Amino acid sequence: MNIGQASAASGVSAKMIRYYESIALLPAAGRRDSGYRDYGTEDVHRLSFVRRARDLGFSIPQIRSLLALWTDTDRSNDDVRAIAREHLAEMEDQARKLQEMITILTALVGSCEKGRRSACPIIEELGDHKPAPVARARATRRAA
Amino acid sequence: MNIGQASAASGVSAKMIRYYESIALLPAAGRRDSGYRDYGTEDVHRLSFVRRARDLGFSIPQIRSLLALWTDTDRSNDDVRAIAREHLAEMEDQARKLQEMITILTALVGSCEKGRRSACPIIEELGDHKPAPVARARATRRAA
DNA sequence: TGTAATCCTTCCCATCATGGGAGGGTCAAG
DNA sequence: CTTGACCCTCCCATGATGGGAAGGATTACA
Repeated sequence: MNIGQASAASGVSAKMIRYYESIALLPAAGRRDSGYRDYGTEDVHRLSFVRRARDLGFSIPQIRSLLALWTDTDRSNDDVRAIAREHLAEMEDQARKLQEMITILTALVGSCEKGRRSACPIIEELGDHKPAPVARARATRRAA
Repeated sequence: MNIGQASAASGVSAKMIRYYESIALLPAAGRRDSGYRDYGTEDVHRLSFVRRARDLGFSIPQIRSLLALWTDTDRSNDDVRAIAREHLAEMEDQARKLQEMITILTALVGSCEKGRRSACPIIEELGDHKPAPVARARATRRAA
């Protein structure tokens, strides 16, 4: 089938299919005499695999590993689990950071007085801190 | 002070300071005769503001709004709260999605048999689904 | 069969925030 | 005055994705 059909069948855009091929995430597709790429059910299978892995947030390098394990019939489940767990750890870390930011911002929003144009910690907090001890000596400036 | 000192004082890299200037997130810095950019404490203040906002995950457009509100003495706290809440909603949405993926992946890892090279749902799941109802009719292919 | 519509190809450009580096000018300390 | 650190402007790269142009292939329909 054509790249467009493979795209529809797998849910991966034609652009991305070509891109994945270009970075060797996927094997170069066969070509017809016309130069058109030609895909079979096996290819669609692989494409779907990639799409689902991306949906789960796996990075391209991780998907590369997963694909190798998938293709390799001698793969060990442990290897697969290891990659998945690695990704899981990353995601959990990301979730922790995100939650932290949510907590801070929620507190800021909560303590920013409604209506009145006065002390809003969102603004104060952002502006008033001096994060790094400045090493400024000669402020020989003429324009501000 | 020089861009390097402003960078050290604010925690924003010199590269980023120039970039922020180029996209007009920051006003163009004054120049000395040499062509060097020149910064004062006010500028460092603004830079720190930007950095902290970035640390909290605000996007550049959002920071642009916050900066305008910060600069504008007639700003209403409500405006600031609105932007913060908008960002908060985005972050919460992101956290939800992330948590969902974590749940799925955790389940998959849990049910992938240890050691034995057999049915590992991480692999099976990824490979066996047909996500999009294929619309292939005329598969006039010659090569598979 | 002719023609138009659709599809495919490659190549270039853009995104967003950030960094790296080259080539060349400036400044401060020795 | 030399030297090393700093700054300047450009250009390139990232990662994953999309847009679009120019041109060839295929298909659909009259």
